Amino acid sequence: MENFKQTSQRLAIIDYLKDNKNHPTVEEIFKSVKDKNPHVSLATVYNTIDMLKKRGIISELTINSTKRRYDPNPNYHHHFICLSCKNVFDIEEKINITLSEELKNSYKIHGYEIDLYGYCNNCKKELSGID
Amino acid sequence: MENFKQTSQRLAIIDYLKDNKNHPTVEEIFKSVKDKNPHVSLATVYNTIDMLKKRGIISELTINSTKRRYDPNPNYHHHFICLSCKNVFDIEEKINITLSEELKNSYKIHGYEIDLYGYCNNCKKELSGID
DNA sequence: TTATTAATTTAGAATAATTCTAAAATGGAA
DNA sequence: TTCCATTTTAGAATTATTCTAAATTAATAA
Repeated sequence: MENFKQTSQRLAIIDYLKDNKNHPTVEEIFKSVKDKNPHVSLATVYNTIDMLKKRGIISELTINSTKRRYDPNPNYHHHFICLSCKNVFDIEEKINITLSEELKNSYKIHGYEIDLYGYCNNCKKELSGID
Repeated sequence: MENFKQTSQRLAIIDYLKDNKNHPTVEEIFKSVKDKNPHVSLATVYNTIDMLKKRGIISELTINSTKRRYDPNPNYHHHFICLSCKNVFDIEEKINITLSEELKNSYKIHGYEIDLYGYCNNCKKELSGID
């Protein structure tokens, strides 16, 4: 894939995403970028996200089903989702899985992604009130 | 939670979902159910899905980001997603994971869900043409 | 069986996220 | 600088989902 034009809009979006651990939605990206550069349109945010996704610079999370969230963390990683506060945390540690021979024969497995569910440290203490 | 009224619409939807391994979308459910019972509305499909979800009878997949897919498989299981045909297969086998002490200390982990990615048996042979 | 009623269904409107469109603007090569 | 392919833009279009309020109906009790 060729190089891309360095427009101020794209640089602002990339800057916002850099090292961002919040798995922002498109709306969040748009809002934040617009604050600094009011001349940015929502369509451009969508376009840029698309471009970054195609280049593998960010990836789309499949955790929330109503809004897409994006993850600029380039390291292979998993996620922990807190059942209480719904926050999503990156898990960069390698997690080994044990696959049976049968499974390995049935599918050509290239990779895996693990979503851990539970309660984060912040929410642990409030555990009693959870329904 | 109380019992629910057994309406013909609900029974048709439940019947369609029973043993369904296709992880259907709302649209697919609606279409199929409408064929047999033209007096069913989309809103009812949404309502019923919601009810079944709340009761834990079906679960919502977080694999596709544009349409929600539903899974009536009551057994705890993982998924295999074929990168070529995009089909989603249920993996009922238990997959063990190894979590570090540090991770176990940072989070109270209740469960996990694994998405395996790769190529299914059908698509394996066509592997060369994949981009 | 019949009457009652709370729950459910319905069509269509409303909302929300995303994609499309076509005209205007612009980065970067020549 | 000029040029032009790429990008941006505002707003319209599309799509999935939720809401609304009136009509229907399953299940209960008389």
